[in-house]
Amino acid sequence: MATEEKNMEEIILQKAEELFLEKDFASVSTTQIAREVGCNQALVHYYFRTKEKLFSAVFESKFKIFSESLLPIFGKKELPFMDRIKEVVAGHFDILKVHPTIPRFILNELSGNSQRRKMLVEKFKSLSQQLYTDLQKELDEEYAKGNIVEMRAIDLMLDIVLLNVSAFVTFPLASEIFHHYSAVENYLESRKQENIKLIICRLINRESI
Amino acid sequence: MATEEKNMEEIILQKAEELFLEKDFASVSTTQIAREVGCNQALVHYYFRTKEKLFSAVFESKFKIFSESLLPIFGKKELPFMDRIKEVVAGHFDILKVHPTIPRFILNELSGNSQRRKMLVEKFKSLSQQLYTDLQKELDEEYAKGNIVEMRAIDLMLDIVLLNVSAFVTFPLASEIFHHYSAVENYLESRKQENIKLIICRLINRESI
DNA sequence: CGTGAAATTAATAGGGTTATTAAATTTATC
DNA sequence: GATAAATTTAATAACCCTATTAATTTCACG
Repeated sequence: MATEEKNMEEIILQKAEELFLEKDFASVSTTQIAREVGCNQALVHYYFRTKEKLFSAVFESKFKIFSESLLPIFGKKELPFMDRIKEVVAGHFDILKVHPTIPRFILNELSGNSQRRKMLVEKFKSLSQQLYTDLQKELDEEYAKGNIVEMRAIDLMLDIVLLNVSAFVTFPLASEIFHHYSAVENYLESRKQENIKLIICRLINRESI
Repeated sequence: MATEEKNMEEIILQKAEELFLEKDFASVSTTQIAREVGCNQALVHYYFRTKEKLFSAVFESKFKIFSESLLPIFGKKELPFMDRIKEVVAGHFDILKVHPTIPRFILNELSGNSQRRKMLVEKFKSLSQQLYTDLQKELDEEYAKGNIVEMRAIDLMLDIVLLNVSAFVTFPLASEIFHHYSAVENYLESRKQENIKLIICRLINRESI
């Protein structure tokens, strides 16, 4: 078998990813991982020592992907601002689309009071601060030019991230709910377009509210 | 002690709510519940037979609250449409504010493949269908009057729910992240206003995108 | 082909979990 | 105050889980 040829360490890690992303830390046992991989349970500990360390390995890699999904918010400065915003929302959405289960996985991990949570908060903090200053400067410039309404960068960042993330977090539910009377496979595409519209409208609306 | 006077069944249920909302099904044991309540572990089973049934009791009550938070989307027909929309978004948000941990709790439960999940999907389905028809009619009327852009009711419903829910799901993280360099206690109020703006702008924007 | 290192397994200690049962205690009622 | 019902507890069966240890197998290489 092809899989038998591969590195056992990797096979175990892959299965762990699969299971941890599906359930959560407490609901997945090293016994189950071993069983599904078809190896002895002690082997899981041989390679990763503890369940905690194994989970961390999974988490780190997934968190990295998620963080990187936020970076497009920098954008390439050549395009006009509004086009870049569209690209940013769409780009962020598309990255999540490749890893649709990651948002919920990370969100789950924020519940507990783990040490991991603290690390996570720190990482998000530095990430958002990185993005914040540049974006606010641009927003102010565009506002001065009369292209957009006045807006805090933090709100815009949150709008984009929360809207996009929520599409994926609710995806399993939403696709089943709408499956009944409407298109399923279009859910994600439809949300992507809707999110873009929401953000753009928010930025350009001139009427008082 | 006052608590000792109360119905043990209720005390246990309350503690179970507290713990299940904080962690998740697998991370909370009937042993722990009993320990924190200060009673014998068998008593938990005496009243609720199984952990599953106890969890279900908690879940049902929390899900009911969440469902009801969606009902204001009906709105009172006296007010002008746009005012009602504002009220709907704010009203939904305010209900969630009273139970800020419920959204994440319910979302968590959507991960697994429980029987509960199926029930949940069914409930959401009928709920959204109830709301859908009326709302779409109104949207069409308002569009005909030139008050708003053309919009699918399903998109509007999702926009409102996803935006509001995501404020609470990310609250524990967000409040820590922004705590550092900005106001904390305002996070929720700020998100509420932002969500209202997003929805209103989306509805009234006249410029092509 | 033999030897030592790496990979894998069997066995198990030590703990925690759910759920049940029988016994003890409290409470209500006559 | 006695008795039956309801509540609460102690004890325990039967599991599953993590992590370790020692033994076994596989593998590479001189």
